Amino acid sequence: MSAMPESAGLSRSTEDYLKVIYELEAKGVPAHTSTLAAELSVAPPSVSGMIKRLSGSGLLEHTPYHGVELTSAGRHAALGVLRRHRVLEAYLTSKLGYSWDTVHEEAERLEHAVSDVLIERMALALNNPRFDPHGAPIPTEAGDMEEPESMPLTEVPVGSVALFSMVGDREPERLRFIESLGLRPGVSFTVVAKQPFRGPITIRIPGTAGSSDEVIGHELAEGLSCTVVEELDHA
Amino acid sequence: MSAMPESAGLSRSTEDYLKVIYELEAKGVPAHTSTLAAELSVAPPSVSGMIKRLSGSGLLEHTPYHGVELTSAGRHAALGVLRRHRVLEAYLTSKLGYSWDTVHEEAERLEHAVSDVLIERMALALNNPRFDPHGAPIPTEAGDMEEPESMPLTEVPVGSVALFSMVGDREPERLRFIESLGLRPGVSFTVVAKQPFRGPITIRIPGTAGSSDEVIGHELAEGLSCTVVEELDHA
DNA sequence: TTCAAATATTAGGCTAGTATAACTCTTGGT
DNA sequence: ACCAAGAGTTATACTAGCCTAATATTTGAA
Repeated sequence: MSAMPESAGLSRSTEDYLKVIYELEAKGVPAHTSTLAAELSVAPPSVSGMIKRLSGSGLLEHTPYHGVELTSAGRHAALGVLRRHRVLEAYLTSKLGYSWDTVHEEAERLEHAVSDVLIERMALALNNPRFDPHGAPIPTEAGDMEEPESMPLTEVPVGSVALFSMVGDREPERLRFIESLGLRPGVSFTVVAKQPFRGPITIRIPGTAGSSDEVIGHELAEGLSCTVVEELDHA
Repeated sequence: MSAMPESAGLSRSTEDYLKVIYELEAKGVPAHTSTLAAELSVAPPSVSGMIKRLSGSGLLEHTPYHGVELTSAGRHAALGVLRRHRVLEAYLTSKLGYSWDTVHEEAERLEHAVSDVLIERMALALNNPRFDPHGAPIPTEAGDMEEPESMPLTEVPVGSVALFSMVGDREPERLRFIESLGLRPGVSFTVVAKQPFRGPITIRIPGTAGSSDEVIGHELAEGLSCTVVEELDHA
């Protein structure tokens, strides 16, 4: 680990691959060639080629015909990209008027161009935020990431009180709809009902003027991470 | 001009070439292959190749064995890059604590990644600044640039009062030295003496506690743009 | 006015990253 | 236990950009 040049100056493409692989691993999804190809919008052979280069650089481990796994160097680099992305999202949202549904795209391009110095200054200007506007945890400068223990809304038991903690940042349409329901990271709610057979879920969000009930489709609910605050009340 | 796709999505390299060509033209220096090669730190044949691509895209006019000239499309693109660069320098300096000698490098990378939306938000946050931290004029969103009438310090007559208006942004060392003399864009001074044979120039800078005289070498003085405020006083 | 030095271009090669077409490995259903 | 469908890889090719070496053009000085 001593002769490692640290900031190897990774290309934009390389950083994108590492970030996507990291995110898949974090979700427990194995990083197969076709998955990566779909995620990155490139053809599978392009992925095979890149995998060869990346494993040649020691950023990942490749078992041919099975998936890839990040090495610790690869994970470190991926966390760096993720920190840059999320600090950017936080900064652009709080200082430059971006909304949470449009900020992803801007951060996506800037994450490959900003220096670490700039990221630290942005983080400092925000008092070192721990979460981005979508509720995703921001890795520390050292490369630690506290993955909060959360579950999809679909798995929160009826009767529980939970906090809406996180949502993917890639689909503006979806984000705008979620926001229209009154959901933003940090909002708490009670699960009122869950229909079986992948049916909709009803939640109650307490507001200033009484509380409102919202009905959420199963598929959408699968993408909403929640942290349970209060177990099922034994009425 | 109607079927022009406007934002053609130029590559980083392309934008760098256009920017450098624009700057050379603005200085009245013909954009020859070897000049571009030196300016961009690439080999002359690389420039020939790029010139072929760029003139193929209608961004510049090439007269083989003589230089190139920007077309209006090329000039427009170059002014866009320049606006992004200078707004970034202004923003990073005033909002994120960058000093004028280090901000260039960061802006150099970001100028190729920021969207126009972000640039306009930064400009708005600064109340639409007209000059960057080095005194260079910022092109407007429409692509107009007011080149202030200025001359190198070496040409300001002895006895005149002038404003220090602008300096190149590429050399941190040089910028730190200039700053140590008390010179920043907007500072006014009187030319006290000029030695012949490319000798040093003495200027007097009024300060809070009396004024100080500074002696500046000819070569450095050639790079300092000044605006004469008060003609030679006929003592 | 001519020719050597300086400058520009072409020729040919390299890497990164992309693609398609063809071939190979793995795996699940019977 | 097999074998076809699906997934992965190799073969091949393209573009952008960069390089060095060789060639061509221009120009200035004798």
